Amino acid sequence: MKIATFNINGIKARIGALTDWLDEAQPDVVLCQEIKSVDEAFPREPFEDRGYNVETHGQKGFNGVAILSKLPLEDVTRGLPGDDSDEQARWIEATVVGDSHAVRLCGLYLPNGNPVEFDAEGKPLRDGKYGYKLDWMDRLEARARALMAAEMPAMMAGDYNVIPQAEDAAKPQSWETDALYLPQTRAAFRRILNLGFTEAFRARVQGPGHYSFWDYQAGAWNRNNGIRIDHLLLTPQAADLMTDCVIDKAVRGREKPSDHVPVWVTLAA
DNA sequence: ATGTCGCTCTATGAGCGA
Repeated sequence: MKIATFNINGIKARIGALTDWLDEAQPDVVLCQEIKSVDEAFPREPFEDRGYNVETHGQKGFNGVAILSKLPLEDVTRGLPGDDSDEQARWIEATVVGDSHAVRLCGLYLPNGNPVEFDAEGKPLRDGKYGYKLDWMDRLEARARALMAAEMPAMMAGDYNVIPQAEDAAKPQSWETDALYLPQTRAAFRRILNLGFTEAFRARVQGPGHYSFWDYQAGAWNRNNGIRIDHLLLTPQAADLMTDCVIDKAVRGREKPSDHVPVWVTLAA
């Protein structure tokens, strides 16, 4: 079973690039972020024509997540638990059943968190957009604990907006005061990993120079000034099934690309 | 040093978010 995460940065602008990639890579499931569309306006036909079931959790203009799946999507839920007042569409879950295992899939678009406000001592304030990011990560940790307690194959995959380590950025020093790389951000990410999740890519590939996002600005792609912020976190029961994990870097060099590329795993499920 | 893109609004570009 081939499962991908892909921040597509606007579904209407990415239909061609996304269908081209689907036809070539043939994933069974794609967890999409930043669809930037309400559910009613999501263009389902190009994907249904290719045999994908489509479940969306959208909002107008910003954010929004979706799941495309050649397997039936069961028990679909929308929204990250823990704050009924949160109106941002950043979380969707569903279960797929393979030949040998059922897998719970969580697609997420973690808040960016910039700009960060700092106090007089240079400490980031748990306020504004950065506060929302850290609060959201606390809720993510709670959901992660519940998934771990279920002792089932499950994954939480998406655009985490977290650079885990210096080796995950071409120029780590330029991110030192950024919400994607602040110590508090990385610590919150580690707290989740330390519950027992396997970060799929790092279980397969070590060392620097592996990125999943290159900014549209300042020639970031041509200079390979990238960061690795799209991650797949697997429960032990899912990690036991993993046979591969790849960043589809070449997608960034094509016509009308997203600023992110797909990252996928294969599971013997 | 700077460099972009996608979206909404009611527009013919500005503002926002990333």
